[in-house]
Amino acid sequence: MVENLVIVESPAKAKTIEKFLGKSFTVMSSFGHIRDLAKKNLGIDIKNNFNPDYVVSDDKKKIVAELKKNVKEAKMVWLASDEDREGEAIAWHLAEVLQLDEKKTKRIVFNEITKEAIQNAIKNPRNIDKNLVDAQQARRILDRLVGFELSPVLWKKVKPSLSAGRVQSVAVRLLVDREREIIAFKPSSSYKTVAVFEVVDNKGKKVLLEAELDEKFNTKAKALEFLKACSKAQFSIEDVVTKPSKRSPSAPFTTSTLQQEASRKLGFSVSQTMTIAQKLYEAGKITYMRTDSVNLSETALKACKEVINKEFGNEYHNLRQYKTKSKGAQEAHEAIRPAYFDQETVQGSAAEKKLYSLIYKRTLASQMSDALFERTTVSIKVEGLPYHFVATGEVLKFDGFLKMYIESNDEESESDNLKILPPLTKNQPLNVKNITSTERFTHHPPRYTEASLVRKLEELGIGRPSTYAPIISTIQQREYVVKTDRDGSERNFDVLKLENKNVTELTEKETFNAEKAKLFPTDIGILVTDYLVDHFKDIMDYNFTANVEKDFDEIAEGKMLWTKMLDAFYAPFHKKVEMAIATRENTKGDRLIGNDLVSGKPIIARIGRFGPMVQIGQSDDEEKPRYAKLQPGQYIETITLEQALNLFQLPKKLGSYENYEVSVGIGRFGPYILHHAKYYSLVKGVDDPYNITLQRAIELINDKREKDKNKVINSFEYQKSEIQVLNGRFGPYICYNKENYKIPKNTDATKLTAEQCIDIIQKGASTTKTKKKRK
DNA sequence: CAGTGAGCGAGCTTCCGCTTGACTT
Repeated sequence: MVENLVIVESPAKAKTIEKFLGKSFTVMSSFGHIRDLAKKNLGIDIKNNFNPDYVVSDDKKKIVAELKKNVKEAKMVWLASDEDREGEAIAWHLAEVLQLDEKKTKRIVFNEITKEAIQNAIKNPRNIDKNLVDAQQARRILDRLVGFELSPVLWKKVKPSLSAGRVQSVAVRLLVDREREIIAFKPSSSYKTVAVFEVVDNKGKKVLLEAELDEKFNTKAKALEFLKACSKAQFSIEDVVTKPSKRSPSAPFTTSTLQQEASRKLGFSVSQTMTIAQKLYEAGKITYMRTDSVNLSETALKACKEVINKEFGNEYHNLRQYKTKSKGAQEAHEAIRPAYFDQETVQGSAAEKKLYSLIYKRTLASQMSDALFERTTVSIKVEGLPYHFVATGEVLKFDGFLKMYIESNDEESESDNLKILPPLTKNQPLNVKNITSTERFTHHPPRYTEASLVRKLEELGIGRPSTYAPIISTIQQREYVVKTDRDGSERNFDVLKLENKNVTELTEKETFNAEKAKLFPTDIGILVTDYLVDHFKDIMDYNFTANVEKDFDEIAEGKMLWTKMLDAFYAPFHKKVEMAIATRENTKGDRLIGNDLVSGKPIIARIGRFGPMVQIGQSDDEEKPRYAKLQPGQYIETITLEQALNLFQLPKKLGSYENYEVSVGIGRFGPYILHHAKYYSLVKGVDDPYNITLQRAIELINDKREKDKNKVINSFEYQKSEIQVLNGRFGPYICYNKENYKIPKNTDATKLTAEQCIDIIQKGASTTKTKKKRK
């Protein structure tokens, strides 16, 4: 017999809460939402006041049945879903589906999982807030309308199976807009000048003092002129200013800040972070990991204080209450923090340990004192010239929270590390050792990483903690975006150096624009974004979500009817959808680049069946058009005539070897040499497919043959075909009729007989087959 | 795996947010 049935969203939460409540309480979990709009035919009756057709999802049928059974027996049902829009809706759906009797149902909320908070909640029940539920319904229905009306437009106009939505389309737009800024960016250079002086410190030892000029010269001539003037100049200290400065700790983690910090400090992807955090949560090590709140419970604040006082002393503790800065935060939970502060480390995988430690340190640091510095700025006069050199040094006076945690930055700072300056006095003359003027280039705005895109989305109030990771993977799955590295290019820069009254000039090399694990929009991503911005400007607006959120808030406050809001949105929106479908236009991104020098035919870049490509001539010409695929890094939008013509140079013949033709081309897996029906990969970063010689190609062929010799362990003839025992990446395997088979463990592959191989082939499932099935 | 890019047409694709497993490799 169940006396009191409490229903929460998460099973891990249910387990914890059950401990806090007496035996008369049974706690179950709904596993999030239990029903959703029907998937067929929109799931909304638009003409009938947007009447939603809700269906219990297949994977929730079992849990709903179990809940029903327990509800029947219970004297009182407590709906304890989260205290936000979605949580309120979950409570309402539960009440509807379980047909709860109003007299036997209470709605309770708590945003921290402590005994006190829960008992308090039980003492203060309320009813379901229907206005808040309506706000959720409006949100849900609007998202369905946008997603299920826009996506089919793309299927018709661009390509099947594409998708669009309030959140994902704007996320892609952020990347596309940034990419355009990068394309338009023209780097400029200026000369940064640094002087090294020799100073005697208080022990009589010679030390070096580095100072930067307060002026950057935009031409080499000006920098040279300055250095020459310096060769005759006197230097002296003009001023020494010492000021105290401080740094404060950051707020405890939310989902988004945890994702950013784990990405920067531990190199985790956004989804990796969430999977690891989920494990820690389920093991009871940390509080809930999908939250937008920076709030810590009273119990947590007290525990932090105790640990800090004990470990470091009172002077290191500083009680801080943080306030959220993000738009649309709903704060149904606490910040992400350790469940117990006496555990500095946890058992588990290396990744779990690292992430836990990050959370532990960040939480404690957030309750610690400011770090105090003394910042000294020294200004150095150049006699007779209107410029100054400036040196800054910092001395740490009190480490405070830095004892625990140092937050990282996206931008690597060049000269921000702590420097201690030697003692210096005003008017003190200085000996210059050397002065260097180095050419520095401006950088394009940075491309987004997964984590920095999440930060931007949060800033715009787009998406929720539970959806950041899925958004990132959706836009990659749809191939609007790829996460990849890119090799930089090389460039020269000038270094001018004055030493011993002599100016020398040097040219040095640097790589620039190299990228690591960055998000790049694809041609499809660019095309779809342009199309949507053209036809659905308001939905693609960065403020669209923020604007509809205002309406949802009004609905939640009972000031607006949800059906009215949807009406006002849908009528003009649907008109645009119909117009978009009705207009005939070119949406394959066709771009005329120029004309072929030989045939005079037009060269067009466009999206083809297999992705972005260029073609010479039209398909209705007498002669078939020639096609070539774009290379990584090339865009329909920016490819030049020269680059396009270059693509048509391949495949080309290099000559012959052993009486067979040798040719070079670029395939799906990069540049290759083709010889006697066999392919040989070019070496990345060494060989250039456009300029490779026959001699080098032959070298590659022979290299590969040498390698392959070691690949074959044994081979047998079987049913007019060959069974091969091969050495692969993951150890030995059997290959027969182009299919691969696993060799059982603890088998010596070199001693396998033909009979044993046949046996394995007949019994064992081919690994190549399963792969194909998955696709 | 190292090519492909025509055209027709049936049947399918798709959203955002709230939760975990149940599946592979």
